[in-house]
Amino acid sequence: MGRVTIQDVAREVGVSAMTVSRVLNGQPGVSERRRSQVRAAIDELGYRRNGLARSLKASRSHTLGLVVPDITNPYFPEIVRGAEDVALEAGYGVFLSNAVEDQQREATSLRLMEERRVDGVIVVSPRLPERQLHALLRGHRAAVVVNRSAPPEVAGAVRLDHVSGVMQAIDHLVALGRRRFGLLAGPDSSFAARERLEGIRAGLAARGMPLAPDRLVKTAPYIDDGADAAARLFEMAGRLDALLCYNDLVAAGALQACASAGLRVPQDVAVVGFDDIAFARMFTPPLTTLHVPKYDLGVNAMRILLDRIAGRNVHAEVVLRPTLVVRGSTVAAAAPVTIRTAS
Amino acid sequence: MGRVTIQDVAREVGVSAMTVSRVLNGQPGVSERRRSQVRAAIDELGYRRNGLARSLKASRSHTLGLVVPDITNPYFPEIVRGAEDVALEAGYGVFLSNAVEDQQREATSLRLMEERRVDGVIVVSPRLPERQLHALLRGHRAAVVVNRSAPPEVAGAVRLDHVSGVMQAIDHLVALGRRRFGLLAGPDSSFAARERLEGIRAGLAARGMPLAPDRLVKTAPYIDDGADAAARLFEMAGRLDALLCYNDLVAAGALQACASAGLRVPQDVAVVGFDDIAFARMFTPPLTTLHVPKYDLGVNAMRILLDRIAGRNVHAEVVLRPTLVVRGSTVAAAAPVTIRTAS
DNA sequence: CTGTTAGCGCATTCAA
DNA sequence: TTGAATGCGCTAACAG
Repeated sequence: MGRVTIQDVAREVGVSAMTVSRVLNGQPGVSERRRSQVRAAIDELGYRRNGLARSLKASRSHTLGLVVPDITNPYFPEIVRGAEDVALEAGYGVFLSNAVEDQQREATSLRLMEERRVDGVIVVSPRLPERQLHALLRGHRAAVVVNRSAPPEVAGAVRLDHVSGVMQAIDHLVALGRRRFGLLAGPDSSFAARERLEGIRAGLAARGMPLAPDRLVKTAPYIDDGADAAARLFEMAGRLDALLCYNDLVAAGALQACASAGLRVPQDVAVVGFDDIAFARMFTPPLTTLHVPKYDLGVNAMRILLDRIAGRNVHAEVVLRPTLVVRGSTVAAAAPVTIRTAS
Repeated sequence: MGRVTIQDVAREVGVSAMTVSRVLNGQPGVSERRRSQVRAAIDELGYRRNGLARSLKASRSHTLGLVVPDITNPYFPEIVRGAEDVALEAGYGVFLSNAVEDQQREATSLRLMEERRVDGVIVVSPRLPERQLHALLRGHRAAVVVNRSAPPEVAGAVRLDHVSGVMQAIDHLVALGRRRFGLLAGPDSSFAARERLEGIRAGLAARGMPLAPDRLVKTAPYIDDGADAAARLFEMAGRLDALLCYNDLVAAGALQACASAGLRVPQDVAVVGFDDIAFARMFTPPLTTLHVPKYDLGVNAMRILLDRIAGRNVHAEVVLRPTLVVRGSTVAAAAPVTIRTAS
């Protein structure tokens, strides 16, 4: 439309478009006098370069895609922030897309980003089945998945050691004398949910307390669903003295359900979450949970992505460790303490 | 690069690029036989159209920009979601950018988006000074600001009636017999913070209790800063029986500070927040706060933006009303109640 | 029904 | 030190 182009600037100064282009890109081969003339014209006309044209020409958009399942889940914004900080520093813009826990929308986002010719994508906690996800990722110049693993030729991966995480939780609860475990597991579409579930199953079995089927309820990763699920679990399982929750949102719901059921936390039942979202310490009681280095997850993912874009396919996979943070939902009146395990 | 182009598809089928283009865009003038041949070739070659080229040609990118000050502040993701839902439905992609409460980064985002040739931008709670913001917005084909007003020729606006909001809070507290008000105000860079501060000043004065300077502390909009600010306020102001907080994060900090100072909430001091983030009801005690229709803010902003892009510059400005939600931080042991004011 | 021409705005290549 | 030609991939506008 009426937008100022490089041509307009060139005409204004009385040079060719090439000269303007060279000035814009700080290339040599232009006299200082011309350079400042051109700069003046650029300011005066309010010229702003057309990224579409540049990208088309260069087949590089300097734009990255970032897909998260739910931006209103406080777990994800911190990951986004880590990734963005690295990207911006490297001169990339980030296209964030919110899949709203919907596989369709996740797929659409990935396709749209391919059409927009992003230079690479990061998919956080993908909900799509493996086959479909990989097909979509193959369309991209470079890709990284967070909270899932992937074949190195398809995507880099940044994951959590869920098994180590849940074992910390289990051992903490066992040390407190808890024996009757209940589990609020996440949705099957979540890789993390499946890993945590299996980790807990294995961990409890290893401690001689295999998980009975009536001690397990699956739930969507939201507060209210967590509350409903907890209520159902109490009904099914009878008296429990420890509750492992898929994530902190579910744990928040569980705390509400405990209050409604007249159960004291932690005296009657100890509750453990996963993620350590910023608000976990504001819960009543403050939530014992597995701290996940969310920002680092994002930072690592973006570093790997940039490496892959640059053709350096090192770091096929990075695994980060969650760390148990003990608060009032497992230990009454405890001053907050962080238990560090040797890494 | 090795990417499949429309030409490749055309060659494969043995037709011209135009025919492929017509099929891609569902245009008439292609026989059914050709159409299916082309479709087959598209699938087979894994062709994906190049949005950069399309946008360049059309000078329309079908991409929108959305700038928020801090994606980790739970106030914003819901706005984003409202805006995204509307945009996606209209076939637009959204470029989300996180300014991290930094004016520089806000400006950079806006400039970057202009270079990427988004069709329009929404800036939520802009931190930039008016003059600079407007200059940046003028570069865009269409713009909408949320939580600030703007001249209609520069941008549409979706705002909150902060004055009505704070008056509801003040009257609620006065009705409870509170008289010694303290105020944790937000940063001056925030338009909302300034409006809320002025509204509270005026409202308290109107109730015969003008705000003394030692009853006011300004703070950054984070939990920890809120806690520090509250501690400082208690020191400065001595005994208070009501605390008005810039937003729910600050209120969360204030609740912590009250606990540390041995003040009972609400018996000793009543605390009111602003925003009604999802976690406000999980605080201890649950937070009385002004509910802001965040999702609607986003929906309205995006609708207006799409209107403006389409050249329909109706709705210069939409003003939404916050609604007081009374919880345990002002009324002990109250069942949650929503007070609706006539709209 | 199908194809050719041309140009969106920019930058690489080559020439002057 | 500067400029002209050319094409990135796509699609209006116009032939045929």
